Amino acid sequence: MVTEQARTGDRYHHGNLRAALLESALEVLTETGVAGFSMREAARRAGVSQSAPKHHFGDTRGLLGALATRAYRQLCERLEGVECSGLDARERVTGLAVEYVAFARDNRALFDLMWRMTQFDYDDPELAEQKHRALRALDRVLRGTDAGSTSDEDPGSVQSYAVWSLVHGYTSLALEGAIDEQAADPLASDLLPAMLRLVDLRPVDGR
Amino acid sequence: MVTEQARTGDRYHHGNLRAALLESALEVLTETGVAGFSMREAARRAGVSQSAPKHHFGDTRGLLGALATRAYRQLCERLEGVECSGLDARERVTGLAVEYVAFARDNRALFDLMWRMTQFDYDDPELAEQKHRALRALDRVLRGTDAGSTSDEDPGSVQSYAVWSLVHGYTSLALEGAIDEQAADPLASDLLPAMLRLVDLRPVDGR
DNA sequence: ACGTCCATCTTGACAGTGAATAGATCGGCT
DNA sequence: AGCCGATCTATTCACTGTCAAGATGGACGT
Repeated sequence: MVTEQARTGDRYHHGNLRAALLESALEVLTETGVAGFSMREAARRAGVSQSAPKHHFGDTRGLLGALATRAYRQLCERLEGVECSGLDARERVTGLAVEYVAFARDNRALFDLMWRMTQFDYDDPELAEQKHRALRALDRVLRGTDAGSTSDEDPGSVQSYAVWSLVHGYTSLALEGAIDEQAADPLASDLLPAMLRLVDLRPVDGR
Repeated sequence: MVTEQARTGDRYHHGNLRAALLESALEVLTETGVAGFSMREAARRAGVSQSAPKHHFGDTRGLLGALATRAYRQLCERLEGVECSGLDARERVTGLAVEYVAFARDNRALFDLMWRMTQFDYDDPELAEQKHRALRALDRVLRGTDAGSTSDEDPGSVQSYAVWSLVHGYTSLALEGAIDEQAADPLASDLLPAMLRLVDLRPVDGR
């Protein structure tokens, strides 16, 4: 019954430091962005010493990597929750795109971090697995299969990669201010659905 | 005739420090990536003191911003040099995509930096202008106009944004290792042309 | 020719960071 | 009861970005 006092008492052993650090680190990341992130600040907010994170995450890369991995999981869950029944392919893909963009806007710093882990020489197999999972979710929406069944057959069609690239590229460009600078919130415009209308979604011969 | 001795003599006044710093900074950036960049190291390699860059670039953001702006210019020049005469729209766009991807692969650290300047709160008008210039180059290739004439009429059609998003997204995903991990060099595969074949390039009514 | 001005560069200092080492604390297990 | 190992702290080091103050020397007017 040690796990009971998970509230941040001032005991020597925190009891739930790993989770608390992930929480405070996310807070710091959100406020300062990836560039200004500080592990010491995260530890400070969690109420522990500067080197406490070492035992749980190794170094800064480990801490950020854990945050990124969790973010991938959240994104995948949202993508897997996209409604498919009774919708045609274009509606399904548009729904997926909306979800993708919403995640990026609501978790901007996290979204930035997610696509920058290789730059930190962070290649966790768990993280790679989540990337695969995202691709499978995309495949499912394209095929229109109901949620749950994610058959691994032929993961990554040309259509999947095309849709992913288009949506991801648009999101990145919009967040970087390269698109439609007169619009207040490019992520909320109807440009993305219009672009998706240009893509041939039928499962063609190409692979 | 002061500008003559641009070689790195050990004079007090370097004579060409700005250019030399850009050079050494690019070197450091290429070796260590954005995360490990150090302005002191750049100054060290240029053979000047740690605070010499201050007068020319202000702070680190200024130095990186100057590098990013120069990179945008280089990318734009390559995009503007894409051959158009005697090719159909799909061939033209494929040529542009190849150029885009080649630039990203040959200047990986710079490419990373380019899309991370807003995160540094760096919003230089010159940089914004170069983004516009890239979009105009894209428009030109889509319309098939010969190089040189970049009429500003209707900049940024849905097709332009779609192609840009697709190519940029694919490049980013590939560099991050999210695509086709069994291929040695995803950027050299024929997946990108296959994806572009799915996009309707005809100037439609949509806007 | 000469003195002054000012852009340019150096020196020195300060606060903050990531990381490593050694040691303190304490829960759980035999 | 007592030890062991997981967990956390204290201290230190090298490094970074940034600032203030001063040194240097080329340019330019007189």
